[in-house]
Formats: sequence, C-alpha cells, structure tokens
Amino acid sequence: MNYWMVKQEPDAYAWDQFVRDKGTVWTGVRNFQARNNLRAMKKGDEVFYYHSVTGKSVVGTARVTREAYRDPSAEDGDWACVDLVPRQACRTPVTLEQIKAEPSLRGIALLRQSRLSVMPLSPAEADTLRRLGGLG
DNA sequence: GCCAACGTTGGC
DNA sequence: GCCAACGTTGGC
Repeated sequence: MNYWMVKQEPDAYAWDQFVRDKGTVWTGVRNFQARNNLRAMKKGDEVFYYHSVTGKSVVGTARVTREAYRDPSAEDGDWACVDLVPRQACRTPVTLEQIKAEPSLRGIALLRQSRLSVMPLSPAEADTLRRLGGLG
C-alpha cells in the first residue's frame, strides 16, 4: 500500500464536490513528475487531498479505484489520469501551518516541492497526517 | 497584488 | 547543450 497527496484549488474542484460526486477522474495533470507519480499509483492506495491557495490544508483522504490510463482531456502528449473515490473527511483539516510546524513532516514533498501537484508520502508521513487530521 | 520557485520554450 | 525569457503555481 502506497501513500500519496494530490493538490487541488478548491475553486477548481473542492473536496465537498468530490464527496458529492462520490469520486472523480483525476485529469489535467501536465507535469512529467506528477504524471509519473500517477502512474505509480496502485488500486487501493490512499491519497490525501490538499486544498491549495484557498484553505491550504489537507481536508480528507481518497482511494485509488482505477490505475493510470490515458487522460481523455489531453489533446496531445502522453498524459495519464486515475480514478479516485472519497474515503474519509478530516475531522479537523491539517493546515499548512501545522504541517510546517510538525518535525516529522519536515521532509514532506509538499514543503520541498511546492509546485508538484501529485506526490508520494512515506508511511510515517501518512500516519502523522492521519493523526493530525483526526482520521481513524 | 506581489513575488519566488521552477518548469517549459526557443534562439543561438 | 546552454541559457534567457516567459508562463504558471502557490504562499504570503
């Protein structure tokens, strides 16, 4: 089981909408490193959902239900998407401020590569986020 | 609104 | 292959 984080501006596609939709196809990634991370996702992996720009916090988790396939929204180029379904909303969102203040999250990709929209998490990082977010 | 970081593009 | 210019992301 692998752990990941995806970033999305809530103005573009908010967690609440994701929950109402009961899942979505994670399209639109146009960065090679992020795409490669999408391709490394396995069915059943846990994905933390981060609201960038507005909110700046981890708001919930999702599960990968279909592994990478061709992004139908890509006009050209070799891009990928996965299917995600909501798993659990954070009891309390984990703010960027909290993440920065947490010593065990010092190495998290969110802080090290601020522009990467799909990134891996270590099991320990996932564990800390679950704890801070009040996820069972 | 500003700006730093950083990925991409294109001229050479 | 290098690097300047440019566009985008995302925190502040």
